Amino acid sequence: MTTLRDVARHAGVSIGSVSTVLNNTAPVSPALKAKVLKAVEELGYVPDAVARSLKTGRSRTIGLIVPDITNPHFSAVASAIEIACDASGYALLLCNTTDSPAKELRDLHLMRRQRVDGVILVPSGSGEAYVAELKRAATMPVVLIDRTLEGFDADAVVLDNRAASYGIVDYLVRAGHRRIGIVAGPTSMSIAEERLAGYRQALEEHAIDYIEDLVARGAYQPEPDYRATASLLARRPRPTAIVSTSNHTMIGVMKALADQGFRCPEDMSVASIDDVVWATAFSPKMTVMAQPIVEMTELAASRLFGRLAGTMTGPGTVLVAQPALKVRDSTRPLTG
Amino acid sequence: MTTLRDVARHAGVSIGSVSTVLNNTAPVSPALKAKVLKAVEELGYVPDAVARSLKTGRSRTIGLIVPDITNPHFSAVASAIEIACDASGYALLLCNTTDSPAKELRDLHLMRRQRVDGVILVPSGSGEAYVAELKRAATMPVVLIDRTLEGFDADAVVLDNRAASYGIVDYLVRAGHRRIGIVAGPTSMSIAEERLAGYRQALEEHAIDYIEDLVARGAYQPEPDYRATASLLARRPRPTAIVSTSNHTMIGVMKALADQGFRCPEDMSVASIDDVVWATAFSPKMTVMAQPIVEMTELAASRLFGRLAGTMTGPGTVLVAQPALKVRDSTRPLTG
DNA sequence: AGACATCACTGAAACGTTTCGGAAGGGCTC
DNA sequence: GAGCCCTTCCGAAACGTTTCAGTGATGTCT
Repeated sequence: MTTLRDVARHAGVSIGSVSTVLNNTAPVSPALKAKVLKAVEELGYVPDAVARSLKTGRSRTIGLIVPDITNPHFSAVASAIEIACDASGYALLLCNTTDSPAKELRDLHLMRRQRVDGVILVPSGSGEAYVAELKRAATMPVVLIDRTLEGFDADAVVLDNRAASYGIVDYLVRAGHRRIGIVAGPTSMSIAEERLAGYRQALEEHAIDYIEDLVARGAYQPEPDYRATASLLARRPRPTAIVSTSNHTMIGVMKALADQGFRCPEDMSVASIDDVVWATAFSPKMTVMAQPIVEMTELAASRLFGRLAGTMTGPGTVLVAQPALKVRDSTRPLTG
Repeated sequence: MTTLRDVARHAGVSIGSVSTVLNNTAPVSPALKAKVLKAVEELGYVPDAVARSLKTGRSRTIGLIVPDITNPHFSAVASAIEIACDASGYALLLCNTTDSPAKELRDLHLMRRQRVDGVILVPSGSGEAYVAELKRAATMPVVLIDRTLEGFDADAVVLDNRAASYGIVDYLVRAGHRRIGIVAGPTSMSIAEERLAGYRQALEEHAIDYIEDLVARGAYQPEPDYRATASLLARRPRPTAIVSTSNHTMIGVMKALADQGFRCPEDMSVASIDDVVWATAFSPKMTVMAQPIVEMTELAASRLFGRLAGTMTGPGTVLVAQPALKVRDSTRPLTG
């Protein structure tokens, strides 16, 4: 590995001079610059970011912690973050928590050891103890995506979850549906509760009874949500529409429908939160409430970079993004 | 930030002793150990991986460079790599090339600057100049996934691409199909050519003419592959089956079919390389040739870690994984 | 009891940068 | 031509670790 010292020697100048021309941190004579650049070229010198980080105290690296990179929602986040990092000259450290708060804490410690300048976090835990631990571990600037955390002061970019499910239910009711089931997320997740609240609110505003029986609890994962859907299909009278509250849920719902011989939308209307590429590839094309996930992520990234640059200070603020309904073929009007 | 020095002072021992305790790199008295651990606990000390890396010359970080993290195939790779890293105490640096060889080279330089110990690479370029540049940039151990590179000596884990498409075509022919179209990848990609070769070989072995007209070129992306499919559907006589050569292609194919009013499998049989969660969620459930992507990735990771540990030496070897056919509902026998 | 290993720990050098006080030299003012 | 200010470059300290030669103290063997 060739170092600054090698370059300096080869160019016949001091180490400090090489550093200043490489970072152009001070005016230098054209002659010096030429000599140094030539030496760099000839030796194929590549700066050592590790040494640089040690000296400067900043690593020009940020961390991204997501629950499941395999979920298209989060891989979209990762993609957008990577683009932002590339544009700002940052490197990106990725961690996948598999929805485990314990792993998330471990990851946060890893980030801390690695001296990342900041992290983008999609938290997967909840509760006071968890937040307390998070606070201890997160010594660097953090911006949250998707979920906020009670008692944790940080910037956050979230969806208007209530509006998302509200919008779906409102649409379904206007289309004539009265018995509307929902496959909700676990009670431990704030977004699941918000989405359920939106469902409930829409029913109320349309003067439709909220029926406990029509709420099935899933886990935002295909298998559990498949089972949740099955239980929903067993209700009598059967719902005429089902709202799915995530893209993974959508998979479980559609599988359950198909396996039990229900046609969509003829026998059952389905609408889901989350839009994905494959939502329009198959039959039926899914009616969805799309999250502006890329925009949300870009916002989060610029937020974080603002913090790092010091142009953004003060307590964390939360940005709420609005979802957009895309009516396609998986829902149909109910007549009579 | 509390340092080793702080801990040493607080415990009343030398810096070196703290280091040896923390890394237990030499036997120490229980008393010393206790004192140090206590001080660490009280100060909430977290080791600085940056300084450690500088001193040791290894960063305990590996890089992952993929063409598109948004593609479920690559997000599965990322997930598996992350698990392997976690298990081995490595951090993971992620880069997304968006299929651009230029970006890939930039990423490789980033990795080099960051002093990653090794990288897992899914190369997106081809050609002599590209390989030459790659060689200059890749000074650390590299293991390739999905694609090998002519003239680039590295470990690699690849699919038996020929067998994948061969298997699909063979199955279709045995089911009675004779006019089988294919949406292939770009000619610049070796895997695309291999998959096409498997298609061709299967036809030959069944004594079916290879017809240029039935080969449409896509780009392993939904939009271009949608158009490629459309062109295929315009052929006369029309093919009775289409083989899709990637999961993104599958999306394009199914969209095109739906948009033009073709039912699958009644009007057209479709089978694709790549299995994905949503392949069984909708109608029809897709017949696919599944890649053992997680196993392949695990193999690649252990390969890399073996190189890093020095337990694996010598020239690179390439492992070839076998795909598995999963017959589902998107293909049907052709009678008469 | 003296010589000598063994053991536990200390102290300082080194990793490759950045940064800053300071030296050398040139040009300007008076 | 003396003094001064810029401009340009040099040299060394420092960042937080690891590592290793070295120092005492303790135990062992003859």
